[in-house]
Amino acid sequence: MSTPRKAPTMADVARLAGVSPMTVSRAFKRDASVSDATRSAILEAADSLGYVFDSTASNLRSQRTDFVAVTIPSINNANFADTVRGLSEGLKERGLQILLGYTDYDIQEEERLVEQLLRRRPEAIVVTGGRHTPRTRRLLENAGIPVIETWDLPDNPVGHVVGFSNAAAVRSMVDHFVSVGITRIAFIGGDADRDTRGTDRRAGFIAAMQAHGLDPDRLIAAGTPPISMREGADAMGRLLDTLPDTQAVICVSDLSAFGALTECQRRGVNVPGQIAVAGFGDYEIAGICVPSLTTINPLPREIGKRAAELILDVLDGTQAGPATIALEPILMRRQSSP
Amino acid sequence: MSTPRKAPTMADVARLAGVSPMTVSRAFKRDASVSDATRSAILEAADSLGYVFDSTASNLRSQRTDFVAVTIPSINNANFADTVRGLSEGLKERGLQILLGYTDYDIQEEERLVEQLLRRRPEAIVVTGGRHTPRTRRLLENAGIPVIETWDLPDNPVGHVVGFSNAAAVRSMVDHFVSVGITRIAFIGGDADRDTRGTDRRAGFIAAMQAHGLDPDRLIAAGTPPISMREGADAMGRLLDTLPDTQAVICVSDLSAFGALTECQRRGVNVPGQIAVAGFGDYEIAGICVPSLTTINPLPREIGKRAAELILDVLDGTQAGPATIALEPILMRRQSSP
DNA sequence: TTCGCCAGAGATAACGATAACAAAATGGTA
DNA sequence: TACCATTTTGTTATCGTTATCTCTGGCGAA
Repeated sequence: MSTPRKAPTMADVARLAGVSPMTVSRAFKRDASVSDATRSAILEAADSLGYVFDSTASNLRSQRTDFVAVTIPSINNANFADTVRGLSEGLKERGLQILLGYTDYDIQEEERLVEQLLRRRPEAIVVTGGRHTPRTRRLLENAGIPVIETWDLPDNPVGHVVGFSNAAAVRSMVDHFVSVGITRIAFIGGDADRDTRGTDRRAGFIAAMQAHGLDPDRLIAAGTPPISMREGADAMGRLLDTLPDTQAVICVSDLSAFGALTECQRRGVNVPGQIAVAGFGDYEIAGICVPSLTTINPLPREIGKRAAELILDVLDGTQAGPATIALEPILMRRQSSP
Repeated sequence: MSTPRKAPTMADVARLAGVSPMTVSRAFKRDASVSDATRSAILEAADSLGYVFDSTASNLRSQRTDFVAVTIPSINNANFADTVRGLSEGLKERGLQILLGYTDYDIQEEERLVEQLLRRRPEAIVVTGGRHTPRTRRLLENAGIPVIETWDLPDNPVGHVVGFSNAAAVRSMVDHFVSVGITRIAFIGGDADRDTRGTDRRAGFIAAMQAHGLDPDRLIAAGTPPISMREGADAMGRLLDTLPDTQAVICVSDLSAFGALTECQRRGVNVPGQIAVAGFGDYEIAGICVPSLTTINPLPREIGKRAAELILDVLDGTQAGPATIALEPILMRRQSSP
């Protein structure tokens, strides 16, 4: 309703409470030494004026922003959301907030985003993936704050790492299929250059097939990330049309795997009787759809949790050199495969 | 690798480039009048020093932050993500960024979040929903910036509104079922006090049933938001156990509707033959699962787009008084219902 | 009584950019 | 060539908070 000409400042609050601005500042801090009587008088004065603390000034003067920058590929992805949640919970106790940005699976966009985020002077930065533009890399290296790459195990990390090997995770799935006698295995997705984790998974598939002396050429493209359920269904249609003797298919994500599954249902193809289907990510849908989906759980929440711990250790000086924390994804055997 | 003792400032860049700090400042703006030669010399100097613009100082001095605060209930929800995307795209052209926070469907958490966000002095704030704590409301009213409530049509809005009537949307679904001769209709979800939109939908269901002279008591609770697929499945199990003559069920969201659908599949209950299932949200899964889900599309992207336009108009002064933009959700008839 | 200690409060200056105003350089024209 | 309009650059002061140092008064120990 009433828009005051000018927002009140600490000086206004100080005047009303009859103290100095410095004391007002102290009253808004947790541990500062202000008597209880003074503090409550100040808070009351602040409230009556509708005073709202100005972080922009505080950040500048104290040279601290109390937030951690985080980049994820997509705002709408349960796996990355879990990582953010793990981070958020781990950082909350220290009063650190998260400033989130998403890259749309594009390392050019990541470059713009990282620069934007660094301008706001975060205390640390967490990025998804280990592949960046040269400029992004330079920005991160020179930022003078802890840098954590996640969801990957880069060969040449910028700083700290909390991730897993996408290739190894897919290899474990191939190994599983081979161990139950399945040899004609296809892979859906991971063709797009943008999707670095997708291409890693695809490369892991090819390497694993070759290691078993099997044909690694049953590769079905599935659009650019984020690969939708619809694209998974379309890809499955093409697979069934062109390579009908395929015994199992590994999809780059649970979402495309579910789409693939529905295509089988529409065509009356029995899963896993005629073809086995596996996904990646262990999204909720994998556990509840019929048949439930065999998949890989990459421990997304744990990634966030460990990254948060790492950040706190580095900021405390407890953690000296760059750390690499490698997690072991878990194969979830379910109904969509033997 | 090398952590410089102190980050370079504009003064350092100015010295190296042989100009005044003010000129450096201009060189970093888009439209500022700086000769091309000077600008490129400055940018080169900045680059060689590894200078990164400091927004905290800029924000304080210019009293502009160039970002819009947005609160959504959950980071991992395709509908809200679409709204954010619509907002983001609409604001990008004006150089406005989004500062995102999530409330976990909790108006207490919303209060904390709104205060945190306002401290950072956004140019406008967009909140999801029209129900807030008294303190949140006061904060928003006194913020002195445009406030937009979305995903709802509050009786007594704080400022601007871009939303739709959740109750009316569900009524249209009830009307549809009644028009095809279905009368024993149940509702899953919306019992939790936290989920304001869920309870609105449930209330809309009850009112619509009463308006048709039908029994509105087939209500199945389904946990606290965000209601999972699993909870939808559990609720459907209870519905089938306790009210086996139910002809149709409307679920509070597509995710719970899909869970309900899978429960029918597990039990060998034919959908829509024995029971029709409807959802809410028109998530991707609704269009692709088998059978596909009848649902309501609340135009989430459009909400974001219109909110962005509104913000720009208000900041330009084009929009005078508080605006209320009411959208009409679209009923999507699919295979899970007649 | 005297001294030292410490919690509580104030005074001053500064964080790094830029708004506002001022001056200098540039270019076109009579 | 002289002059005015425009563009480019510089100077000064300041945004709102807080780091840092200083000061005061109360209290206990010697």
